Amino acid sequence: MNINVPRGTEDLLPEATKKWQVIEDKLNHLAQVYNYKEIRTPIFERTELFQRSVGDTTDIVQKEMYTFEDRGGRSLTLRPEGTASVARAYVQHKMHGSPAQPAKLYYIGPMFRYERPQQGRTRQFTQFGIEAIGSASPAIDAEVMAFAMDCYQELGLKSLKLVINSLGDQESREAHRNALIEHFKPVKEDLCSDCQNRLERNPLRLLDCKVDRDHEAMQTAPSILNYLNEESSQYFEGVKKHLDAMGISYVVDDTLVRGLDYYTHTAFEIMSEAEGFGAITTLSGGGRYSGLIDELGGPDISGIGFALSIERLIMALDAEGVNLDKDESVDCFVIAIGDEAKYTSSNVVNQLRKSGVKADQDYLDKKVKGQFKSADRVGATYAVIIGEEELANGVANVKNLKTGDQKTVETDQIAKEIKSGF
RNA sequence: GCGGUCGUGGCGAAGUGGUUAACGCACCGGAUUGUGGCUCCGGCAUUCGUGGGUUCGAUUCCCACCGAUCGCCCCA
Repeated sequence: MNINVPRGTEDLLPEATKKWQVIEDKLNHLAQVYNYKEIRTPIFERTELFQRSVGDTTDIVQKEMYTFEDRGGRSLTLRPEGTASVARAYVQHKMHGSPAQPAKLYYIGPMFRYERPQQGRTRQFTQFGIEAIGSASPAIDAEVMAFAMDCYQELGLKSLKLVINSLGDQESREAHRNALIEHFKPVKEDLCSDCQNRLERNPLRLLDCKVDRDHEAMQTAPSILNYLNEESSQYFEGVKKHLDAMGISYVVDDTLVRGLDYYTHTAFEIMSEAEGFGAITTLSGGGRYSGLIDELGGPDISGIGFALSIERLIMALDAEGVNLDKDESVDCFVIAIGDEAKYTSSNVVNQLRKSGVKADQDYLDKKVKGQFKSADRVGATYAVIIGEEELANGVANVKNLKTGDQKTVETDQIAKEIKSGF
């Protein structure tokens, strides 16, 4: 019986990891450009952290967490998202006291949710995310969205849509929620069973139901945007003005809802509009949260962040045919003929590497022809051939495999010769 | 958690209730004992996801499980 990866997880083989490395390099670079600093937090946290931050009634907490007890009887949970941990670290290390305000942080790493796997949704997935904590300026909301869009645009994606909405503050949300319930109650019997359940639990979700989308009550449903109080409304206008000023296009969708409890005011998602992208079109999402930092014992300040899934980013790259191949070919392959030459070969390879030449040799006791094939396979530009005759004279043949040119040089001059690029 | 489809070598992919499980790619060896990419020749699945059942006999039929995939829910 073979042992395979656990359901919903995957191995990334070298063919895949080279793509990831390109992406991670780009994201790390962007973070520097936007002046965000990396933070690394544990992969598991006290279960209570997520219950209090993500929200006790959310799907994530209710049925998707990988929760276990450690040997000391503590309840721990593999993190399902990144914001809670960052907020916890911010409070624990009293970062609100640091001179760098707002705190601009980013993270990258695996997250875990126990769900039914399908395309773009696995049980372990990788998020890159940022958090800006300690500023309630619309300008930084816009900065976060600009950053989010850049993550995709810098990698060459084109078919993107930035969708924004405002969920308002606590007061606005409550007013809207009540209006929704009042609106749909009279037609409750017409709605699908899911929607009947949502009506009390989370009436906002009714608005993007696929089954009931044509019901007349949908067209006339109250919009959150009509229930924003003065402060919430002004904040949203401010965000849009900053986006306009930066030349970032967006669409307002008053049905955009986010699944985590801590969101207030700004909410946004980036979707792919590429052909054949499948059912899941959301590439990333984020928004402003207030109440989270003080819930965890910090000051009463708010923050904004977003997270993107690298797996979905790669899906989008594939869908748009963007190629991220990086060159992993070696510079030089050393070919040894005869047992004695193998020692010299090891030495030559070692010397080449120390002088910065990407070099490799045969470890399968192949014959000359096979070694040349290996050289081709690893993309070598040069082959160094060492046989008994060369050995006796302290030289080696250096051959340019692209041009076929070959010359004989002293063994200690090989690196120099290759670097000269003949 | 619910529903549809699928599961043959490293990869792609035929096939049938009965003793050779096609073919292509890749890989290995040889033609060419020390110079590659072409060509030719040869090799490469005691086995058809796993476990049961039906049968004289199952890769092929039935059941269960596992996994993949697509969709619902939800989300990144």
